[in-house]
Amino acid sequence: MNNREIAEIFHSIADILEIKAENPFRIRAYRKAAQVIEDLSQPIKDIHTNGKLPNIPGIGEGIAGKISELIQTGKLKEYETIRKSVPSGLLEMLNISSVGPKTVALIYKELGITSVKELEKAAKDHKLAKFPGMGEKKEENIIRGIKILRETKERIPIYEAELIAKNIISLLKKVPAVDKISIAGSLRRRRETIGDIDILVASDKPAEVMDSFTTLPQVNQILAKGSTRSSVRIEGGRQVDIRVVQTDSFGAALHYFTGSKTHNIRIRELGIKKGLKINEYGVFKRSKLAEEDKKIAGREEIDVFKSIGMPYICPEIREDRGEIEAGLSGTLPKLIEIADLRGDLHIHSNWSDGTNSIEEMAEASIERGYQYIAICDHSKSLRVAGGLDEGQLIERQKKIDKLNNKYKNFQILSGIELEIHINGKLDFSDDILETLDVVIGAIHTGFSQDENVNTARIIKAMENRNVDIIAHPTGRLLGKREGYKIDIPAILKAAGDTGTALEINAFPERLDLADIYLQEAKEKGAKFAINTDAHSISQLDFTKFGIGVARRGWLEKQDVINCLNIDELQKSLEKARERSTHHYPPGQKKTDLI
DNA sequence: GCCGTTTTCGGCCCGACTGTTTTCAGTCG
Repeated sequence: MNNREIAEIFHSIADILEIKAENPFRIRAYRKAAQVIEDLSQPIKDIHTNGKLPNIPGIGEGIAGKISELIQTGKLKEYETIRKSVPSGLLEMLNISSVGPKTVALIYKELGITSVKELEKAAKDHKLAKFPGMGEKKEENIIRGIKILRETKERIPIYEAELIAKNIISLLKKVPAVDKISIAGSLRRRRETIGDIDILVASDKPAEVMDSFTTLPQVNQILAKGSTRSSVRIEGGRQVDIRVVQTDSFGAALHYFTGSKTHNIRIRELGIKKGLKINEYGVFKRSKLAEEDKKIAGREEIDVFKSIGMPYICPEIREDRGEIEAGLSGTLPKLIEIADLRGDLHIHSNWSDGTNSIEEMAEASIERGYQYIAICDHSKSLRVAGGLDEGQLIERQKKIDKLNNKYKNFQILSGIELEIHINGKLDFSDDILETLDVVIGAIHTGFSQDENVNTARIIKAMENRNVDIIAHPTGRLLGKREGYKIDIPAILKAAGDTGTALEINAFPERLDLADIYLQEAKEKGAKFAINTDAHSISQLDFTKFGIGVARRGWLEKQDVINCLNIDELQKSLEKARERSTHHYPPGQKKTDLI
């Protein structure tokens, strides 16, 4: 049973307990545990085996016991019991907007409704309005909520969300009443996928802002409209929330509206201990008479942190994954920034499946301030992507040499995205690979091999001294395909041992390696390369999404090889090649197992 | 159910909007 499956069970338990109106804090504990498990970089069964479950914050004796039971028996008796007390259709109903646990409990108890479909019929037949707290509007909202539930994809890629947000912000910036405006929520934290889009505005004329917002051309439906908060649904079904505060509350509101929820709760708890109340309007010194609380901060976001004795914590790491503790102990990382990148080490050209020429990609990279790029076209066996054979590689080299003579202070590195075959063999011989500046090992075939095969094939490639980087290490496509089955901790360790860098592929639907693995990889000594995998000039701008992932993974400039200048990079690649060669003594290769 | 330089028991973040009420519960972020 893997992490996600276990997390889902705890989420379900929380849902069931909510319908049963159990202690809200107990419910919160289950949700917190589920979240923590989802964010783990290691398989929880390994942590269990090592007896380290109690070390995970948010997992206490009770839940640790339940995890044990799930791992050992594949089942949880208590879960089996309580799930029988509540039809599974009720849990699905919780996904309907405007329907919560109380509504679900009521309609189940009074009408015996156990599915979304039955609920829809009951609402249409006006069978709900007669109950206390229900009415015609509520019925309408339920019908609408069900329609939206069926039409809307749960989360969208960050790329798409950012386009929507930027578009709305550019329109709102033209509104005179808007003093300040910012993206907030998970988009500001640079999560890989986004649910709702959150926007914060500072204004002393909130009503004008709300009117402008709710009458934007892309708004399909107004879900709520108040004096400080409004929600709309736009074309395509996505929900956009806006919050308006006075300018002197903008910082506190930005902190609150950025989240994450668990981060906010932790910050506010720390505030309580210091006799402070922290909300979206500011930081307040608590007095005995509640109405006399004195505001001590709010204009700037950093002051929220300062008020509880902490330095600024960047949005990307506000996930309650240790940033609070690091803030208190003064050990926060200095996160990598986009300006730290000196080049892009994974770019395709029209020699394989890219749309632009090497020269065009180079010129566009110079414009972006890079010192170098590596052209890494596909290798010969990936015919569908126009993979290059040995002869074409020589031809391409001539072209690159010619261009390099032309540029000053910029260098095109000759590279390859090299197919790693199912048996771990590489697409080119070592003699050929020796001639290349950058070799990125990649898997594009044989996804369905079992975990041992895939793990061994990647590690075998890493052990080859000429392989510098592993492309999109897990092969996932967000919302479309899970990664291939691999032993991720083993891959991370091998990266540290062999000096082979792990790619953080910035392509919005890859974002692979994912943020949750980066800290562990770093602890194991791994280095990273943030690459766009661009197949055209415009895709060179995907860098920002890769940087977002790296920052969420707490990476610093020195962890990423393409922050090095060209001389340092070349030395570093050479050094890593030596490590690959010397790491495993002859006859002791792990991969001899296959 | 978790957690602890105020606590091993008694707390657990804080507020806005809607709909159905006539003061508030439910939902949501």
